[in-house]
Amino acid sequence: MASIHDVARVAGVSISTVSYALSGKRSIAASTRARVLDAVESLGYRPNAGARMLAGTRTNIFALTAPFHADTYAPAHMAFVLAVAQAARAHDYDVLLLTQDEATNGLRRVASSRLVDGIIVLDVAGDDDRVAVIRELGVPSTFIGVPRDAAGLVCVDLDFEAAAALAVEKLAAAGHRSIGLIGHSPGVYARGSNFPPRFRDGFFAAAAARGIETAFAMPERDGPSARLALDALYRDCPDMTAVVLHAEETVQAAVLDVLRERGLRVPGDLSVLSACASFETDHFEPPLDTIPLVAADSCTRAVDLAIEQVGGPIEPRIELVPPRFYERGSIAPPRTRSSASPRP
Amino acid sequence: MASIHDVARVAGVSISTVSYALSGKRSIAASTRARVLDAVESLGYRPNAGARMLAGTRTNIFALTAPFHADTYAPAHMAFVLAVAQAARAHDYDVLLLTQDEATNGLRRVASSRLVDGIIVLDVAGDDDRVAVIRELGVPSTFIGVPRDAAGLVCVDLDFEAAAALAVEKLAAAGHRSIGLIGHSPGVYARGSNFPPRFRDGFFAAAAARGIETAFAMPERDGPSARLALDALYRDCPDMTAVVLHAEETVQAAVLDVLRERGLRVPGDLSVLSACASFETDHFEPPLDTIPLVAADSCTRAVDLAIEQVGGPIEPRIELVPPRFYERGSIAPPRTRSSASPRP
DNA sequence: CTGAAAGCGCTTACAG
DNA sequence: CTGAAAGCGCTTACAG
Repeated sequence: MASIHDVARVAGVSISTVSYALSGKRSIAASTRARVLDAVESLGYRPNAGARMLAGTRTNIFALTAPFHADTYAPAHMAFVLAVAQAARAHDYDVLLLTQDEATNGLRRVASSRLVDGIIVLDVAGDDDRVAVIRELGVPSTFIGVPRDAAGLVCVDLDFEAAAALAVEKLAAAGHRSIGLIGHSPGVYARGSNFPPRFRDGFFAAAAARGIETAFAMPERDGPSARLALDALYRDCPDMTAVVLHAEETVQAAVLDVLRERGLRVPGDLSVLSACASFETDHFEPPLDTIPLVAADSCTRAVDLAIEQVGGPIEPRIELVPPRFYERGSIAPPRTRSSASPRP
Repeated sequence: MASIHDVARVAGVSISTVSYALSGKRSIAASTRARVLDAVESLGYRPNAGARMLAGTRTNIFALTAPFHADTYAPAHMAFVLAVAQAARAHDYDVLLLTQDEATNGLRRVASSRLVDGIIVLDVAGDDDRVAVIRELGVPSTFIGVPRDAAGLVCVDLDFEAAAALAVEKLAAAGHRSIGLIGHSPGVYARGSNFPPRFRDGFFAAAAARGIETAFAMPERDGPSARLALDALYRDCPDMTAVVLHAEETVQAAVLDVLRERGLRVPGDLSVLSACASFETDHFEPPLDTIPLVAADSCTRAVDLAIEQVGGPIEPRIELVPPRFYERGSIAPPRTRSSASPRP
């Protein structure tokens, strides 16, 4: 394996010139640089990673702590892991994957051995063990999600309150005055991360501000629960003309199945808006208007902030990514009472 | 951050003694070792990763190349990634995650910069770009899955032929003489990896050897296709008394839904065996007997073989992991004709 | 059982 | 614009 000395010899320069020619950290005569690059090319030279880590100030590796729990939704988890890896590569960083077991010890290990320059924290729980460790280590870190106590931390997340408000706004603009919300399972609100309550509260606040009637249900992940949830919404809001789905893919699909079974057309009989989903909603029948949770948005920003921190400390913050709306045709003005088709 | 010199000073020994006390590579007086460990503890010393990589012979990092395609099934993908990470940690190895974009360039980069000691290859396609790169790099690598041309490679995979034979054997032992197979979508057999054909061929061979009648269907991933597939099996095998599900979770669930709708009980009216699933089958209603694809089995062995290769070249091989059978109560003897309930 | 020292392959002040 | 050299923090022969 060729070393920097080999390149220097072939190019007829010193090793410092080779280093600078490759890093661009000082100006090099064009002809010299060309000779160096030729030598690099012909020798197939790649700087040794260990030597760079030791001599330089950074390792160009981020740790990604992505614990996987029993109730982790794999496709969303995957999307975030991939988005982080991709964003990191755009800054010439590699990603070291840390998993469940060893969650906190792994962080200690890779940070204090200086194997990584920083840490990206995924699947942040309200009360997360990793918060204390990261505070203690004082290593550049970005949380994707917001722990209960975020003092001193750098966090990035979708603005769930704004997403909920946007959902209400879009439906209100179409004329809806009575909107149901199908959320996650009760367990998710009890423990879990804090985004489901943030969305729920944002929804109620935005609806209240417009004098819109609301109902709320928290089905489990199975089809029968989705069916019951819809019944509960219609019971609480007999005039409901729109529903917001802030739930997992299986539940969203199940709700559409139930509507189809009952002969309720979307958006003719009911407008439906999917909110904060990290999956595509245009495979549904019908495709759903959506305010998605875009993994790439949060992850790109999180990596940017980690890179900034590698350069030096930055102000702690909670940075909220603004939501976006995509129209797919599942929202229409509500039927007037007279023309409404009877509900089963 | 404490260095090995600090530890040596505090313990009153030389740095080589510290190094050997920690690595155990030469014998150290018990009292000396104790002083060293005390110093390490009190200073919170962790060897610098870059320095170890540069001075030592290995980096203790494996690259994990896990491309994610449009039709990747996230839960299975996730299970394999986690199983590799866990197996690696058991050998004190970390995992560097390489994703889709940059699949082959990433391998070149991390291998020739000596950032990793070896490569674990996931989601192996029949005709996989990474094969040529890895041959060229000559770096310790294990494939989880078997490419078409595996010459010179170390591969680990479930023994799909044996799994299919075991499925037939279990059903034959219960008295079944006519068995349907619901496989993956036609596209998967056309391109994709080679395990679906391996399972299919193993199934036909085992059935033929026992004079068992067979039928085969390849539904797409949606519910309606699953329904049609079942119809096709009954059309081809009117006396079918058992079905093997070698398909994704959604399809397996859909088949059970269809059976329930039609009033066909499992295993009373039809025995069902799930084969090579990387998800739990005991959440199904009813829970299914299963010959699972256990990610940990293949991944543990794959990592073991990678570790071996770091020590020096080993014989190329395709190592097939034997299947296991778990009973959940979804197989029973077939109804005799007279007592059979009529099919809808 | 232990130590002094070379060397891994870079980066980056220091010097000109 | 370029070079000679120190130094990053380890591991591991070499020596005793």
